[in-house]
Amino acid sequence: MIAAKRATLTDRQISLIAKALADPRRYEILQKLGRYKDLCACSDIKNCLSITPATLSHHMKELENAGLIDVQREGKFVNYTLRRDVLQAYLDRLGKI
Amino acid sequence: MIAAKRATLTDRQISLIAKALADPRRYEILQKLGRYKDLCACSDIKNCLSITPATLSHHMKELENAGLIDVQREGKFVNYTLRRDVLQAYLDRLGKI
DNA sequence: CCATCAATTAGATACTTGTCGAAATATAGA
DNA sequence: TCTATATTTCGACAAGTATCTAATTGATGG
Repeated sequence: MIAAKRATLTDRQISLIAKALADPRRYEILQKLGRYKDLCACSDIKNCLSITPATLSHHMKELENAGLIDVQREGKFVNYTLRRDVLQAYLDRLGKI
Repeated sequence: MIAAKRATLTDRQISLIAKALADPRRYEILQKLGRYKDLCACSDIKNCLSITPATLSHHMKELENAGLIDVQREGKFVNYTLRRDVLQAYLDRLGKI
């Protein structure tokens, strides 16, 4: 199962998501993922962001760790998918403030 | 004028807001402000957060700088108000991803 | 098996920032 | 004016992190 309709977030996850969103580069990455209907190739992101592979890898791990993206491995390639349900759960939570 | 119905955010402000929200302490402060119908006294926050005045002052400045709160000075006291319109504008923006 | 390419990891560096104590500023009251 | 109280500013320090290069792992094709 890739994306549940409703995501429930722990306080810890809230914090991880907030931190993940706080970096402009990651925000940019998320925006790009959002423009894809489905999955998005790692190299695709790398090509449009002028960033070293190492730094990109670091950011993608942060996003994955926050639960904001899903990671699919295909041989030596990696694809990402935005977890809209998680993002929405975060927004819902902030909206309750 | 205290709070416009609609706030428009620059990319810079988006970034400032995201960073402001990324600190757990500030998140807590915003939650507290949210529970107040109107304004909230600085000392009130200080009392329920076990934080030094210096650190609190720093955080409130970050929140103000991000546009998330309004600051009203009354003599030697300071009161804060949550800018729900700005927070909402931020959420709207993230929702568009 | 070897070479190549994608992605990750390790290690180093520089910058940011959360925090505090101490000093400064500002206001109110006696 | 003197004092007490609220808040801010300053200076310093520790922790976290974004970034890079270089080395490594893992998969594919010849």
